[in-house]
Amino acid sequence: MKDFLSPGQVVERSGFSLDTLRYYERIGLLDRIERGPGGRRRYADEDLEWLGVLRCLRDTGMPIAQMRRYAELARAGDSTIAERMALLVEHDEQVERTVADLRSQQSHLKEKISWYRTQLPGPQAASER
Amino acid sequence: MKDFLSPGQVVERSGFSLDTLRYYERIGLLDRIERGPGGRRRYADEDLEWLGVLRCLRDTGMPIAQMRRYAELARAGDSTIAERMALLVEHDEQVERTVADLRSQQSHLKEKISWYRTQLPGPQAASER
DNA sequence: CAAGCACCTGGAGTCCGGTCCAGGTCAAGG
DNA sequence: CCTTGACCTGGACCGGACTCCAGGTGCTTG
Repeated sequence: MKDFLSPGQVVERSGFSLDTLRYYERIGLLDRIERGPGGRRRYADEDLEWLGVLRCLRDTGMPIAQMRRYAELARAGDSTIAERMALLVEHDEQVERTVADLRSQQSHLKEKISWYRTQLPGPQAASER
Repeated sequence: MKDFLSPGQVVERSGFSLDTLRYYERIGLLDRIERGPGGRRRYADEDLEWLGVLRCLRDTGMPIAQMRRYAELARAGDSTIAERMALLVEHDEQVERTVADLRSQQSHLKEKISWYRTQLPGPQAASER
């Protein structure tokens, strides 16, 4: 007893828009989704799972080209496990760098903020901007 | 004895491209830069400092529209200090959310990676992708 | 003096990641 | 029977942030 999901349900559960779902399918991020009678898409549970993976990759800033590569590897079967892992590991490192960078710039930001804070209480003018 | 910087020097020290510098000036992120004889730009030290601020904001993901708002406030003088600070504080919170989000998705990523790791040593096939 | 180089301008083009639209189909409900 | 709502397609369009280009100017260096 397979239970399929309608496009609308997938929108709800995946958080991707209908257009984005179709777009991802077109560009090969999703396998061609099965169709019911009438040509409407019926998503399987695995599709939804895969969408979860895509969300994770997307939200950590992986460019679509790389996601496509990953999808391709995934389609290619178990022989590509090592490569897929390598890809994710590299991406994880990328995320790490991104976060470090953000943190480092954020510290400047905070400095700036505390400088502003010193300028506030007394309405005395200062020169820096 | 003012020392000015040539566009090339600013490229080096700011890390922004020549085109980007001109672009930022056009759209009002930089004050109109002073010109030397022959019409070439001469950047002052304060310009470079300001570019540092822009870099910080840009690298923490602030959209250009918001940077422009900040630049405008900065141009408007000391009366806008409170507002500028508020803007930065809000942005800082935004950065915080971004980092939290990245971290949270990154944890899924790491799970995925360790799952792959279990699949590697023995070349036994499995089903998930 | 000629060539090279750094720089100038206005405007067009690029890339990314979607989003929107017009026009059509189908199933179910009033 | 007719409408409504969810869905379909191919293709055009968008916003953001640059980046590139053609054609021109002007110091400076061999």
